[in-house]
Amino acid sequence: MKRSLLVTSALPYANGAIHLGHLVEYIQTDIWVRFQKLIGNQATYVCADDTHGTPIMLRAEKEGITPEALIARVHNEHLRDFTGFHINFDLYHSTHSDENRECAETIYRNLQAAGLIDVREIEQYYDLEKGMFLPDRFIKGDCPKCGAADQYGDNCESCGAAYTPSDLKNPRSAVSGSVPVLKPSQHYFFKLSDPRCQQFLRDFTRSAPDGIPVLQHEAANKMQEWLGAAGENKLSDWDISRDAPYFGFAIPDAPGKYFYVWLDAPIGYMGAFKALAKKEGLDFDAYWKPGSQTELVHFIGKDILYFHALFWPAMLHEGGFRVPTRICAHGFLTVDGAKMSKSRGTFITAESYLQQKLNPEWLRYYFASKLNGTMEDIDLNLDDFIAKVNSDLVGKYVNIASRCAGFIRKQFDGALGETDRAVFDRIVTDEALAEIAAAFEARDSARALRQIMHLADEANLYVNDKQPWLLAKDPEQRAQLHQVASTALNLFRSLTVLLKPVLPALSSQVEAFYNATPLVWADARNPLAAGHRINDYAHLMNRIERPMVDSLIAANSDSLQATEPAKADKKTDAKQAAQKQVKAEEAKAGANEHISIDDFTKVDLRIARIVNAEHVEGADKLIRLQLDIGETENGAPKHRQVFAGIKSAYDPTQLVGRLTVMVANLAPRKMKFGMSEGMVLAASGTDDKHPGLFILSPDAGAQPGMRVK
RNA sequence: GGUGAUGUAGCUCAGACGGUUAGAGCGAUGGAUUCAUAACCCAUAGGUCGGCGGUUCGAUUCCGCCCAUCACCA
Repeated sequence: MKRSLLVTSALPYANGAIHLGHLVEYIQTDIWVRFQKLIGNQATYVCADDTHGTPIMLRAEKEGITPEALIARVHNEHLRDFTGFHINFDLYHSTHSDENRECAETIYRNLQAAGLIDVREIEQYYDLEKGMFLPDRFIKGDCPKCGAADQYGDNCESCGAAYTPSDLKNPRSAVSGSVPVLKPSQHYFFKLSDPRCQQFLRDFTRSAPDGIPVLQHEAANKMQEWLGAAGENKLSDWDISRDAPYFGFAIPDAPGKYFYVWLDAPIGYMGAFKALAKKEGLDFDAYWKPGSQTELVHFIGKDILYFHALFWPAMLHEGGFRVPTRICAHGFLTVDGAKMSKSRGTFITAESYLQQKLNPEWLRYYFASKLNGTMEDIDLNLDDFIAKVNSDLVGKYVNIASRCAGFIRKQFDGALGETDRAVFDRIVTDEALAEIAAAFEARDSARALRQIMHLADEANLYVNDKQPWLLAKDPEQRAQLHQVASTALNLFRSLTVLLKPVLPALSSQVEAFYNATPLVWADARNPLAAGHRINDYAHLMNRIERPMVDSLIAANSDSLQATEPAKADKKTDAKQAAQKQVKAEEAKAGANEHISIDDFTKVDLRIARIVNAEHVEGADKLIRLQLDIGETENGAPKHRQVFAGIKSAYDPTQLVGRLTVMVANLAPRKMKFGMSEGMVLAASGTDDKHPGLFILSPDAGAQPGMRVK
């Protein structure tokens, strides 16, 4: 029976670029949705930017624009990046929309009518200078337990203690730097402690619609931990209001109060669908009212499980709507076994990946080959990435078409012959297809791809056994040649069907090659008939070259990247930044004679091409250099101006064109003659016995912008 | 600190409800082949299945402790 599915990915915050970590989720969701559509289910995929909250408000202020202008710009950037990776949303909306406001207000009013909204006075830190209440993450001070300085208002990164901002010693506003004062305010609470909510959540988190648990096993255990045993009532009420000034939705009948961003963020799934429903004439209630036959499936990162498995279902249930059918959490992405790091260049943005001309389907394939439906973290191992994509996709899969297409075109004028059904049916079995489909359904694309590649091995083995290149030399074997090449090409076509959710763009190239209708799942078992004409084969995919990956890393290295302000009240980024800082400080304290590798990597050394060099009027020692380290601005090359004290040893005209090494992340310094944006390395003797200055030159092959380490 | 997850060949990962010689892909080495963007095919090497104890006739698989990594502690 045809299933109806409404699928979502978590809403990215509108305060920063999409990076490879985000893409794990969107690629995973997109593959799943494409798979569902491919097998004939009716699936709708919506998402939106998460646009509200203090960080957005402050960032817009800092940029001197309105929050609306900021989120409009970021929306475009996000959608551009997603589109670049073939993420096929039915609608990519915004939480700052009328539809979302309507949904949020409806849910709020229903909760209120059910007696689940409480108003209480609480005391919070207030920034007098700025005239605003401060979120926990915008207050810094000394840890009350261990005394570590510069800790956030909710917990200590040094000793791990959890506390409230009022426990902090020497509190400071991270916004203005002033000393905040405690000030009372009325706050609105969603009464999660109510027995109705507790009981509902206890049942919900253990439910299994259609026999499949709503949560993964590990996630359900986690919920158990948070919920406690029956009667334990571990959940406390959830503060859902924030005071003006705040960028968000005003709470009805509550002047000066706004919904906390985490309230209207998940409602954004609903708001986005509502907008789509309006546009396409869909029945909103059929999807969202209790008893809906549509499966509601959320893909999220494990860090926001709490919100999606507790707050969100409780809001829906008590607010008069259906609850999620399935919540699919994935782990985090590491790069080469470590957290993504700006200083290592592994904090890779989606934009840079595309700009560096890496093929998005390489990454889709690699992520798919790692994702297995659990909450385990996955690692992007760059060497493995190159090896796996090259050998699986180019060497194994594409190779089948590449090695057989020529025979059909040259010898048979592009017309396919008979397919050897015995061979075809032995390799592409119903059983194999069922297993692969089951793996995709369970979001275990790693298993699915292993099986698909096994079939690709068999197809290559078949070609190898039949040796069509020998058949081609014997006119009497012509029919046999035609059958072998046609069988192999039909096997390739079946493999393409199976890979289509992962490789949508490649699949449409293949569809064009076969000169036939778009592939659907059932085509995998139905080879094209003899006589069908195919088009000329154009090579389908190139290999990844190591330098491409190197330049990607270089393009994302810290100094060459505008730094993203931490997303402060959604704390992952800020936390990572804080941990990094702690580690850096530890390294500082422990090292006198030696520096740590982290210290060394702070120095960003780059190969630079001297594009211009000239004497500086009025300077005794300086030469003004224009250096190319591969940076661009608005698409045009951007050069660094550096004043180097090497006049005594070099004639500017001899320097132009040569390569050397510069410190790219030295703080720019204003000199009498202009800004100096870095430093060129040069050797010199420490005494008069060995006079002279010697700048460095790389060996042949080094390119401007390459990192030196 | 507490809780949970993970730790299997150089790399990335399967698997084992405890039972004869622990698997795959990639990589390495050797061979074969030349249709294919040196791809494909065959063969070989490489692992006391994180460490230490326990239960058992027998554990890498179960239990305990330890170590390492990761996450969560609203």
